[in-house]
Amino acid sequence: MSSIPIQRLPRNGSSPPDRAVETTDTKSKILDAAEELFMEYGFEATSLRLITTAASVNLAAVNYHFGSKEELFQAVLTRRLDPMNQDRMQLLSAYETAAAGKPLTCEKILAAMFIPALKLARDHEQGGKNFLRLLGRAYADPAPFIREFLSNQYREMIARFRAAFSRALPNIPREELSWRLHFVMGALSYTLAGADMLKIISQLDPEEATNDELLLKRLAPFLAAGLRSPSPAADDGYHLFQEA
Amino acid sequence: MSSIPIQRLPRNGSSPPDRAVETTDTKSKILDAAEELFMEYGFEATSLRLITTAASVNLAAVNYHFGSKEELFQAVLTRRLDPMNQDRMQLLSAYETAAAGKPLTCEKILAAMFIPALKLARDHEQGGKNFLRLLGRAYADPAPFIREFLSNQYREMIARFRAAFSRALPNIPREELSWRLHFVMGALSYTLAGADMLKIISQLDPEEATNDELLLKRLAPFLAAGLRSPSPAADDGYHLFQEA
DNA sequence: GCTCAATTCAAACGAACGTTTGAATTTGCG
DNA sequence: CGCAAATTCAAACGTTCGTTTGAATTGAGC
Repeated sequence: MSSIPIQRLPRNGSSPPDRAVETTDTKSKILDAAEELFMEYGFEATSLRLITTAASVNLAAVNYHFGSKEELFQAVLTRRLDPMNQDRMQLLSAYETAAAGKPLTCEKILAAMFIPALKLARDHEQGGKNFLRLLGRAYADPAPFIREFLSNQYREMIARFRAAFSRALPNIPREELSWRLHFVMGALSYTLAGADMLKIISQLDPEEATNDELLLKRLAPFLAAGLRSPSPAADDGYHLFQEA
Repeated sequence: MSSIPIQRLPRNGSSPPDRAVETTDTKSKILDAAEELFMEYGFEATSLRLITTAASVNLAAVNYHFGSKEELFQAVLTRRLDPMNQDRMQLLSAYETAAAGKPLTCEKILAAMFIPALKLARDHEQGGKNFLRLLGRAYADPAPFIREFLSNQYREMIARFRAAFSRALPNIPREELSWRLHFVMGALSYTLAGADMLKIISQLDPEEATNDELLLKRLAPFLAAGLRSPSPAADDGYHLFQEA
């Protein structure tokens, strides 16, 4: 709990590029195993002994390289989330430049959100998909350190996309747009996290249910329609819940 | 782990109606405290000692009355979830009867899903809102016993609502409708669970952010628009992610 | 080939966990 | 009242947890 948990500081910076036969360094082995196990069992239910055994490293290696279990979890998220959100913002900027001042369509903005996620899902053969599920679950995790961490990781990206949606949908009031952006993030994270939950909805091919690409292709138009829908009257005109 | 964890069976059935001064029985005190604490910290991170201390009962009372921590969690969910889903199906039936054979609108079907949730949020002064947040988080919990439990609790209700949506949206293929129903459940549960996460989206009045009623009033038209949107071509005609 | 820092390792630490036990206490009832 | 069942209670059970320790091992630079 004191200032610096690691007395003997490990080699700083990122690990060197893989040299030929090296099976990959301890740090990466831990991150890979932790990513999969955190995804499968959640943060609390995943023990360091389970992780280090799966990674074939010594138990103490986690505290040596990462400091604590919490910091390991943040490292697992940061490794992929940070580049993905950078990609999202760069892609959005590229679209805006190409549009030459004209506002983007909702589909275009959603594409800037989804394409980097899809790239992640495809790149690392299974690590990518594992990570998206882990991320979706982290959104709903009550642990304060997780919520605060994600909040900081997303703040900049959300601000950029809110501005883009605001230009795309000038007739939607700011407050209403904030709600809709929240719904978009919710549907996205839940969809990425809840492959298992599809069994409830059922009637879906389990093969297809884990095909993230097809999944997001279906989600995008659904969300675009919701985003574009006319804003309910600012006053109490909308009375869905009053009628018998 | 063996067949029956309780050797000396407690008085069966529901607790008798509160008698005047009785502070409420042990079982209810445990359920109330567990509901709030599970909501706050999640299943794994909430210890039985925390629950029994908050409920002012003995530690062993949980295992005596409920058998195990897992069974306590299920009891917490069942207590409110079961009546809520019954209400949903009854309300849907009432709407369908009133429509006299004509298909319902999406808004009407969504109202049948949301109104019982709103009633729950209003009824028990804070227990209701706590429960909705707990429920939303349970959706994303990786624990197998939770996922299986929820799957069974929802199976019948989901089937009824799928059929209703199928009549309301005859032009949407079955498979596409399954996806959209999944998105609806995702946005709903995430929205109910993630009051904290609104800080990420920010710019929203924190007072309003925890006003479930207003929240669902905004969510319903958003989802209705998505549900009604034209079904993307069955073939590969939809190419959002191919263009530059 | 020696040195010193970086890393790995086996072992142990204290704390907290869910659960069980058996005796004490309360409650319902003849 | 008196007995038996239901419930409460303090205490302990065995296990697992995250973390720490100090010695052993490795590996690069002089």
